[in-house]
Amino acid sequence: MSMHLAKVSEDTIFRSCDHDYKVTCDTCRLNRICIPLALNAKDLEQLEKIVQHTKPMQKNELLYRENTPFQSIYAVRSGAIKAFRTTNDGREQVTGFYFPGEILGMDGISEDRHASSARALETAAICAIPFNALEKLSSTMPNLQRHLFQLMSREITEDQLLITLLSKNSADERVATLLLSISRRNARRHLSATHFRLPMSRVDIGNYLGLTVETISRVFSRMQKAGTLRVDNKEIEIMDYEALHHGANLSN
Amino acid sequence: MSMHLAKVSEDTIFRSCDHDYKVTCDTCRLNRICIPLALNAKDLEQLEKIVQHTKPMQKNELLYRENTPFQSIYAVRSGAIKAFRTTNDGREQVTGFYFPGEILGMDGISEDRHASSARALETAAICAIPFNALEKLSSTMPNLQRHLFQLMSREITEDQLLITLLSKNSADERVATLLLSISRRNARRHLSATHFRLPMSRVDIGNYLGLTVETISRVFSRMQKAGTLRVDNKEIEIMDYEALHHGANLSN
DNA sequence: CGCCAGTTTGATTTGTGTCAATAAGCGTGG
DNA sequence: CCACGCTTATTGACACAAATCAAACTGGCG
Repeated sequence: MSMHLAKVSEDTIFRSCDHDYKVTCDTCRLNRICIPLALNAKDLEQLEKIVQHTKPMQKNELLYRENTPFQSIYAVRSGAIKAFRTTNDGREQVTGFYFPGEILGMDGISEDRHASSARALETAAICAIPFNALEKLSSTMPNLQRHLFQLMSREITEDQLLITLLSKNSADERVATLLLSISRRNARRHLSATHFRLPMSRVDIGNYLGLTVETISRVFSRMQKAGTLRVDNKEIEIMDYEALHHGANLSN
Repeated sequence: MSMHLAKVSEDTIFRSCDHDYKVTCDTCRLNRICIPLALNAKDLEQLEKIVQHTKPMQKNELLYRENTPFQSIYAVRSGAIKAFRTTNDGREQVTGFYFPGEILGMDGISEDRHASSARALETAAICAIPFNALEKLSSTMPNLQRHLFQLMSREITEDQLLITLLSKNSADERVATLLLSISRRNARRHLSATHFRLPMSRVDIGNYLGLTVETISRVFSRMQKAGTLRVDNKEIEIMDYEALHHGANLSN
């Protein structure tokens, strides 16, 4: 397990273990980066009434499937999820990776059925939040409503970043950008920004970045030779953060 | 002007001229594909109170600029708009084209400043909808709230389609897909699905599709030679819809 | 221990980019 | 209305990054 904590923030207390599904939003160690961050204690109580803590998912298990009825959005509590859609010729397009504290499934709202599928990349604990109930709740909680709009808006801007990445950047730049993104998201959860384990395969990385497995592998090798990374299968150590950042060639 | 109407739907009456900015949502000929579609007469009155009908935009005029404070989302009433973000090395990434009845600017919600810029591709009439007011309104109108969530969700799924297109499809497939998209959106507005004028330049098309101008030009030439299209500068006639659809190689 | 999926590395091909030159539109002003 | 100049579009020749094809290696799991 690669969940060694790098730094413990002064105002965050880690109370619950990763896959415990009896945890409440109130006590969840992610409540400062997940939906609860927008709510006061009273509202949080209301939210907790509708959030469902399902049992842990096994690796490769499907959370939801494209074109099935949309009921809930999902918050990752532990583990990692990949979202993907299937093209008409049967290939898969990975549209995103989701880590603890992040929300997925919002693409299902517009047509009332999921526009993508989601699969656990490793053992994972997930909170399901029934959308109808959430919607009703948000009518009475301006903060929650605003937060939901913001979450969806953020999903849009992140998709736009990926579009730009796919459209304008070289293989090396794309890989560097993904690694930086994972590094940042780890840091936000007080995990190491420089040493982590990739939960996804090379195939998934390539698929996400619009590249082949072979190219991903070669980029990793090149970066290792250049001294930017140390790569040991899925274990990544960023040796030269500056170089990686420069190699990403991206604002933000 | 290329706004010849192909077919007039039985339940849609075209009351107002394109660039008239005194039109109300109530009488706007787009009210069946824009925000009003979700509202009853009473709610519509409320909406109209907050919608601002600004004066027509000239070609190349900016509607909003990246990183400026976010105030409103915008509905296109006539003309066409391109949205784009600027990469850190100064290049432009076109993230979308917006036609009458379509909403843009929702990427600004998450950070309270615009994540992209928007520029008129031709003379255009725009409605500005102040977001704070819209938000407040939507707390009291479940239909409106739902509709806004759906609009944002649709933006997400459309970005995912573009991601897939950029990641998996050839130059020919990308161009075919864009033409089909424009064709469908024209049809929705009761304009010709087979004969239309592209409001954007080849540069913009290439930029949007992650290709160079030269490639766009070559693809058009190829498709013309194959008898799929007739291309006369920005004027496009789809001669073989089946072939184009097949060439797009995309579900949906 | 042995198998199979995942990963790495090498040789070759190919689609699209780049560079360059010409042609066609389009707005401006005489 | 035409002439001019500038922007946009087309077409060709060549270069190159990443895909493809192929083969060997690794590691995790039954």
